[in-house]
Amino acid sequence: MPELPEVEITRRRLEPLLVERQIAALETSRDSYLFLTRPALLRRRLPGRTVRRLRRLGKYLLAELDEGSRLVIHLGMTGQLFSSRAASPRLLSAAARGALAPGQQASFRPDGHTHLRFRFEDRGPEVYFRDVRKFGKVLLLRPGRSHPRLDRLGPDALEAEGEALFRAARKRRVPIKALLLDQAVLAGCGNIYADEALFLAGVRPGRGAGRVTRQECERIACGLRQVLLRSLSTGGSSISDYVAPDGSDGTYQDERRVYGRTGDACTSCGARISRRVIAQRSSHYCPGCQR
DNA sequence: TCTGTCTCCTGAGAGC
DNA sequence: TGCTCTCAGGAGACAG
Repeated sequence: MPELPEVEITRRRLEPLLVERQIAALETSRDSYLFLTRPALLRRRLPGRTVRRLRRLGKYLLAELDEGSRLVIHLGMTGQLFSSRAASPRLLSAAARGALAPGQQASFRPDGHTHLRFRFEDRGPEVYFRDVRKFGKVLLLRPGRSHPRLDRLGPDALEAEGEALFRAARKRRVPIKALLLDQAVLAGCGNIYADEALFLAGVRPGRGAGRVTRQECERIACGLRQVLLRSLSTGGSSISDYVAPDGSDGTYQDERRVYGRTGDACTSCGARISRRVIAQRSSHYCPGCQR
């Protein structure tokens, strides 16, 4: 599932595929939950526009267009933004993967889960947005306009600071894990990296936020920056659907210390990794290392 | 204001 | 083999 590192890698690798290219045509799927701007309006407004810049705000990607409007995309859980030249089994359903002959390249063809298809005037590679579970979001902002979803975002998780986290946590009774997932507190932090950061900090995810000390907040912020930077340098976590725009996988999933490792031995103390549901998310921790 | 629950969605995997 | 059920989760809406 795409969190800050995966979205940032998507931004970096999508930039050369989008910036300074004029959109010739846009195809969309039918209107659905993921379109905050009606697809018909997108099809009308986007052709003829040139993307000037691609930015990231938390887990949102913002394509800034030449006349000042901005196309906003959130990848949700299963969103994929990629080049028509990308080839990856992750871009295929399990059935299609199973039908591949040994050694056959898994090239992609737009399917029922492809919600945006950008064609460009230069007739070069197209860009697709695919999202199986439709938890992603697509929104077109007019020049000068913003949206409450963007306005409420807190500081970027890559710049997490212990003192700010401590101030946000004070007097709060929610579990510290739930606070880390709050995008108004840290934009870009998601389930995987919250679990990993709490492990590095030695703090249990279920601890009440208001009971986490200033020193522990410093350790959590430091741990979060550390896991995010490490994930960025390894291409992100390719768990389930995530794939980079060029079709490549990340490898951070091989370095996880707790997330998704329920029952495995802790790499530090050997205790069995535990799992419990906090804020409707699976939370993983080491009962030996985290207090 | 804060907190917890529900809701949206669909493929994968387990169990029968 | 095929059917049914459960699970995964980002984030807004809503109720208490």
